[in-house]
Amino acid sequence: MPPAAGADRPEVLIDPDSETLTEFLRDRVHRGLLVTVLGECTVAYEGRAASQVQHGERLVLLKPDGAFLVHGPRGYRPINWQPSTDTVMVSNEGGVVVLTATRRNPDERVEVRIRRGRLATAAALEDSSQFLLTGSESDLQAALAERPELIEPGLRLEDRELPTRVGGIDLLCRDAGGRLVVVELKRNRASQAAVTQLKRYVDLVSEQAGGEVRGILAAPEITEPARTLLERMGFKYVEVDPMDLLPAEGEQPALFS
Amino acid sequence: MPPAAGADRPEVLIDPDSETLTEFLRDRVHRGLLVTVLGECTVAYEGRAASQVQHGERLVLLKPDGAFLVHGPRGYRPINWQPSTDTVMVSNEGGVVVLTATRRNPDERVEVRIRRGRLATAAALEDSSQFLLTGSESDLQAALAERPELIEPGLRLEDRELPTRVGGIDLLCRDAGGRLVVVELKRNRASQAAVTQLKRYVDLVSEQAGGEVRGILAAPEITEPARTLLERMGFKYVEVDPMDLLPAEGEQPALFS
DNA sequence: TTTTAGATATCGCGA
DNA sequence: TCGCGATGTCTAAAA
Repeated sequence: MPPAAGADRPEVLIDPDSETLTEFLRDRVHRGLLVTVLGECTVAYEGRAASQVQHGERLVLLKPDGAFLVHGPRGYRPINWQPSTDTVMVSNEGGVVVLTATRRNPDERVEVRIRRGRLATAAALEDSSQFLLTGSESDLQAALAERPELIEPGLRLEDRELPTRVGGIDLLCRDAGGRLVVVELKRNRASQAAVTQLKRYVDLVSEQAGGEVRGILAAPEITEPARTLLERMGFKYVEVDPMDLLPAEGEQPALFS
Repeated sequence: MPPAAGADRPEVLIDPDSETLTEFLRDRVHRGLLVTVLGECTVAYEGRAASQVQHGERLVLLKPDGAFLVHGPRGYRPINWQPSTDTVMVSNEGGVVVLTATRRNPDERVEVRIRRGRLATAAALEDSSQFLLTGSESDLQAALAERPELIEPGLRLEDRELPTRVGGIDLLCRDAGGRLVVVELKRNRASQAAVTQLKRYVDLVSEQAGGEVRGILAAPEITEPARTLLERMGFKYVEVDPMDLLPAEGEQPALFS
C-alpha cells in the first residue's frame, strides 16, 4: 500500500475538473482521512424514508470512520447524512462525480451527484482526547443519590438505576414513614411524558412489592399540564437545579477564566 | 459584470501561522461565508451543561447563518456545537487563535482555542433548493386520513391533527358502531411511550365527549412491553407500513434508476 | 438483538 | 412565549 496521503500536509484542490476530482476522491476515501468536498450537487436518500434535493452548493464530509454528512448553508443538522457507512463508492458519470454511501441495518443509501466541484480537501485527523461533560442527568442522579435528603427530609436511598422490564428507575428510596418512593429525575423542564414514565415505575414497584408506593418527580421545572397530571396521580413534584447542585459537589474549576 | 457571490473562487490557507489565520478568520467570519478550520485545538462549552476536550485535531465549521460545529474524526454528531449564534469573536492570545461563539436564550458559549491551524477555507455557499422528504409520519397520516378503512373496516374520519391541551391527536374517527376512535400513528416501532400518549388522548376525549372511546395504535411494529401495556388498557394495535402505503399513493419516480 | 431513555438533543407547529 | 411531539433522530446501556 502506498504511504497514507495527507498524513502530514493537508491536500487541497480548487475548482478541479471532474476527472481530477474523481481520482482525488478515489485515492483518499477509505484511507482513514477526513475528506471534504464543497461544490454544486444534488442529493438523494433512500432508506427508512426517501428524500431529494436539487442542485445547490453544499459541503460533503467523509470521516475516517465512514460517517457521511452533507451540510447546507444553514443550521445544525446536515441536510443528508449516514451515521456510519459500510461502503463509499466514487464514480464519474459523464462529467458528474457521484459519491454513493451505503449501509446495512438499516439498509440505506445516500447519493451525491457533484456537477461542479469547487473545493476538495483531504487531511488526517487525530483525536484521542477524552470528552468531559458535567451537568447531565447522570451527574444529577449521582449528586442526589449521595444526599437524598435534599429531595425530601428523611428520604433514604434503596437503589439506583434499578432496571425493570418497563425501564430503569432513577432512584428507589424509602421515606421517613418506611414507604417505598420512586424518584424520576429530569435535567430539563419535566413534561407529561415524564409523569407517565414515573407512573409506569410506580405501578410496577407497587405490583412487585405490594403496598402503597409513592412517586416523586424531581426537575428544575415542570410544565403546567404535567403538574396537573402529576397531582391527579397523587405524585409529588420537587424542584432541583442541576447547575446549582453540581458545582458544590464537584468543585471543578471554571471553564472560562 | 461582477461575479455572482457563489462564483468566487474559494480561499484556502495551508499551515498558516497564527497571525495569518487570525486575520483570515477576522475578515471572513460574519460575511455570509462558509468558513472551515482544521487544526489542533481545545474546546470548551458552558451553558445548559458544561464540557471540555483537551488538545486534538478537529474540523470547525462556521456557517453563514451563525451555526457553529466542531467535528472530530468519528460519528454523526459534532463534539461541540451551537445551533445558531449571535456573535462569533476571533482573537489571538499569544499565538493561540481563539474562536468564541455565543448565543442567548439559552445563554451559552463555545470556545475553540486553536494551537496549530493546518487548513482554513472560506467560500460562499448558495442553496435555494427545496428539500423534499417522503415517508414521514405526516405523509403516513395524510394517506390514512384519505383511506381510514385501511386501519379498520367501517372507520370514518372525524378530525385530523386535532390540537388538545395534552397534545395533538393524529386521527379522530368513528367506527362502524358509531363509537369515537382515537388513532395514534407511529412511523417506527411503537414503544410504551406511544401507548401512554394514546392513553392521554383517549382519556381526554372520553372526558370531553363522554361515553366509551376506543384507542388504536397504528405502526409498522410494536415492542412486546408496549403490546402488553396496550392490551391492558383495552386498546388495539394495527400494523401499517409507511413505505408500503405511500408509493401507491404518491406515484413518485424511483430515486435511483 | 431488543428495548429503553437521555441529549447542551434540534426543529417546527399551534395556542 | 410555552408546550408538545416528530426526527431518516443518534447514541449508549442493559438484558
